Amino acid sequence: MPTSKAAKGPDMPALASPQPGKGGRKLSNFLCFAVYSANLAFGRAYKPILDQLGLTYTQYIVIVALSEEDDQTVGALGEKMFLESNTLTPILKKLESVGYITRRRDPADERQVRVSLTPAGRTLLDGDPVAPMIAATGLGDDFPVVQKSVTRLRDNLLRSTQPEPEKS
Amino acid sequence: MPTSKAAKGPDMPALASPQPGKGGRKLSNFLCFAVYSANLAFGRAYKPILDQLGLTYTQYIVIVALSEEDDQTVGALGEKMFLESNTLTPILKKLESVGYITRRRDPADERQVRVSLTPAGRTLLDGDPVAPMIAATGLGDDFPVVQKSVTRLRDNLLRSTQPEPEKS
DNA sequence: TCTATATAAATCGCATCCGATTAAATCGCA
DNA sequence: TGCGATTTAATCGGATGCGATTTATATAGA
Repeated sequence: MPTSKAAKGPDMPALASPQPGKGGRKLSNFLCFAVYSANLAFGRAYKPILDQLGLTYTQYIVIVALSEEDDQTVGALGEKMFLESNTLTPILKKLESVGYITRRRDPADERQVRVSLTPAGRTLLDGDPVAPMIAATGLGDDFPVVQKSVTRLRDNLLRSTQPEPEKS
Repeated sequence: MPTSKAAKGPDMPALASPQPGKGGRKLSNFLCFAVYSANLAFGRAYKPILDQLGLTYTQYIVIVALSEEDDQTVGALGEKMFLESNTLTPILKKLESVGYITRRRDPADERQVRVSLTPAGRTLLDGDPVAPMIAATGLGDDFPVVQKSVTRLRDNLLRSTQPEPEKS
């Protein structure tokens, strides 16, 4: 009886902003709060592991994103991570200063900066340091289901925010 | 076939930190990244609505938490929100300065600060300003299922981090 | 009573996020 | 060719999160 079968009975289903009727408007009924607090929880759960590597949670995610492909531009990396250069640039400079990545202007287009993992950066991931986190989620077989649901939620939210893909 | 039935076939299930075998270690397979990016997406989706109220995403969540009960201490509010006074105090001072909450030392224990919504703060919630967000999630009947799954995930992660509830 | 300890909030410094702006390079097009 | 528009990072300021410390108050034990 884990995550399957939407209930949707006549009795107070949990909504994005729960109940119009005052009573159900509790923090615990907000999906946004569930995601907000789950994100905090992930950061705290990762902390003991990442502290040993001298990395923050966000820095670790950047390194994973960089492991997929060499010589990504800041913009391309930002598209993967849903961030922009105002957030990424300071993080990338920090990771460069500790030797995990390289940053260089693209000679063919000096506007762009290309980022790659160094061997030291790649070595960080070899041990799969966050493998113990799988058990900590406690989701068991529901793991892939939740992963897909949250991803779908994210994509729907982003789509609702942006205007149109293109129009001309 | 929305969120039900965990696949768990022999072919690359999505894991917390995906595949030991290098190939599946993609950002898109990380549950932590799904939650991380969904949280960013929520903040962006709420922004147009909350901008009109002059509130940030976190400030709005604080107000919802305060609407449940008057005269909460900073510590009690922090337990609900999984935050501590180092984060809450500046936010509460800001909300006080714009007239949405009151802060006062408890006369019976001057160490504690008690926080309540003002009528203006309570009025903010009357229109249920984030109601349009329900549709933006695009989850339909899966909404309550996802809400519960993410909450369970959060609680499992927090439990795995903390030592024991008590011991003496 | 008097003091050591404990507790609650606040403060401080660092690392994100993000809107707005700036600087540099490239592109479009007459 | 030349210049304005566009694109890409970077910069700047405000608002979180959070570990570590500080301040003020309350409690406990000799």
